[in-house]
Amino acid sequence: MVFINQRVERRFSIEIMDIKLQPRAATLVRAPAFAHLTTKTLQQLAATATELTLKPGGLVFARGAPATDLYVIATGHLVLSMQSPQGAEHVIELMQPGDSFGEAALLTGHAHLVTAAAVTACDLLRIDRRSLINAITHDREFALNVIATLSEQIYRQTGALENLLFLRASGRVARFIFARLKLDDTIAGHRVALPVRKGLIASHLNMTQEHFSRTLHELSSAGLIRVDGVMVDVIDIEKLRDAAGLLRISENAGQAS
Amino acid sequence: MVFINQRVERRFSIEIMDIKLQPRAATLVRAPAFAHLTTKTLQQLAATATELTLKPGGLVFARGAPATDLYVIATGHLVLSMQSPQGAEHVIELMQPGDSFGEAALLTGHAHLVTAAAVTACDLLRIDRRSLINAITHDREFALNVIATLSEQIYRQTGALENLLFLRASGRVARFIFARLKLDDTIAGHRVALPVRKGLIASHLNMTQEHFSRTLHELSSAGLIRVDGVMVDVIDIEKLRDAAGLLRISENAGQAS
DNA sequence: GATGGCGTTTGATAAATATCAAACCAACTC
DNA sequence: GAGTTGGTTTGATATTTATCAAACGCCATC
Repeated sequence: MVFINQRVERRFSIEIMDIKLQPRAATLVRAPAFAHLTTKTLQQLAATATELTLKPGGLVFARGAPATDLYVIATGHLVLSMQSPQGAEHVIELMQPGDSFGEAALLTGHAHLVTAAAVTACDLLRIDRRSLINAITHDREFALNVIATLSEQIYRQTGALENLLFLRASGRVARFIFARLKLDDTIAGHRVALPVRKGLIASHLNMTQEHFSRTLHELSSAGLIRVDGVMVDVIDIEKLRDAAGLLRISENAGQAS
Repeated sequence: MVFINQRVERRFSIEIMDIKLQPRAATLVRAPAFAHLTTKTLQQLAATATELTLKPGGLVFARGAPATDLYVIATGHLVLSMQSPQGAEHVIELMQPGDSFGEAALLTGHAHLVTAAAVTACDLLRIDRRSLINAITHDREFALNVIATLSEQIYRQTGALENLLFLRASGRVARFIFARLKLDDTIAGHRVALPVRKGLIASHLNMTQEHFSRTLHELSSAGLIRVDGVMVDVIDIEKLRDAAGLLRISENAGQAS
C-alpha cells in the first residue's frame, strides 16, 4: 500500500512546493476566487498566506477596522454581522468552509462595514493586500477570475435582496431550508441541520428569534417540515418550494388571541 | 408595462470619430469605472460604444434577458426594478447620469436579474462584452479599476442593506432625503427635488406609496422638513440626521484572538 | 369650462412582525 | 443532585406596515 500511496501523492504534489503548502493550496482551491488558478500563482498565494486560528466567539475584524487582508475559511463557521447603535445585531451572512470574505473592503480601501466573528472553532487563511494585488497584476487570468468572483457576489447579493423584498417570514424561512437542502445532500434524505444556533439564523433572515420559532412551528403544523432541535426534516418538498417561492401560508385556523 | 421603446442607434464613421468622440469620452469619464482611464483605452472604448436613446418608459433590458452590454448613462433617469409574480414591482435602484449598470450580469454571463427602464428621456452609451473584456485584458490599470469599481458596488450594496435591516420607514425616508441633500448641493439651500414620482421612491424604500406619503407628512409635522410637491425643504438638518439614525463607523479596530 | 387620467393623499381596517415577560429545557458546573 | 447558564419556546400585547376604498388635485385635452 505504500507504493500505491506514492503514486497517488505524486499526482497531487507539486515538486518545488514546500510540503506544508499543500493543505493551504487545497483550502484556497475550494474558494471560487481561486478555483482555476495557474499553479504558479496558486503557489505564490499559498506561500504568502498566513494561518489564523480562532476560538468560538473569536473576532477576525470589527466594523470600522481598516481592511488589510482577504480571508478564506478552511474549517469552521463564521458570521458577518452589523449592529445598530441600539445594540441590535443583524447577521448579514453565515459563512462556512470554502467561503472567502473581506474582499470588498480590502479592494476599495475602506474600513470594514461588518464584523466578522467565529461561531465555532475556525481555521482561516489570510492573504494580505500586497500579495493579492501582486497576483492580480501578474496573472491576467487571475484578474479576470477576481472580476468574475466579485461580479458573482454582486449578482448573489442582488438575488438575496429579492428575499427580503418579496418574501415574508415564512417564505424566507422556507427558502433558507430549501437552500440548505441542496447544500447538505450528504445526508441523503430530506434532512438538514441548522448550521448555527437559531437566534443567528433568525437574525440572518431579518426576524426576531421568537418569530423564527413560531414560523418554524407554523411550517411544521402545515406539514411541510418536522423540527427536532437543530435537525429539520423536509416532509413535503413541493409545498416547501411553493412556500419558498411566493405562496403565502394563510392558515387562518386557530390562533385565537 | 412599457415595451414601446424607441431605440435609436448611430454609428459614427472612423474619420469623424475624433470629433464625435469627445462627448462620448466625456460621458464615460463621469462613470467611476472609467474615471482614471489611460487615454488610449478610453478612446478605444468610446470608439466602440454605441449610443442608445430612450423615451420615458423605454426598456433597456428586462429581467431574464441575456446580458450583452454594459451601459453608462449620459442623460436622464432610469430605474432598475424587480417584480414578483404577483406583479408587485420593487425599485432596486434609481439611476442618474454618470451611473453605469449591467456589469454584474455581463461579467458573470448570467441573465439579468433586474429590469432596466427609463423614467425620463435618456441617452445611454452601450459597451459590448468583447470591448470590455478586451480593455480589461490589455490595460492592467483598467482591470484594477474595474475590480475597484465592483468592490465599491459590493460595499455600497452592503451599506444599503443596513438601511433595510435597521431602519424603519421614517428612518429610510430621512436617509433618502439626507443622501439627496449631499448630491444636490447645486441648489445651495437645504432644498432637494425628488428625482422621480413618489410611488417609485416609495418602492425603492420598500414601502407602499401610501405609507411613504404618511411618513413624509409625519416628518413634516415634526418640523424636520417641508414638502411642496416634488420639492422638499430640509428645515432641521440635525434632527433629520438623527431620524436617519446614521450609524457611525467607529474607530476602534478589532484583531484576531 | 367640462372631462378624464394619473399620481397623490386621507381614512378605516387588517395583517405582519416586534416586544416584553415568563416558562422551559438541556447541558454544564459545583 | 441542585443550581446555573444560555438558548429556545410560548403567551399576551403593542407597533409597524399593508390593504382597500374613496376623495383629491393637477394637468392635459376636447
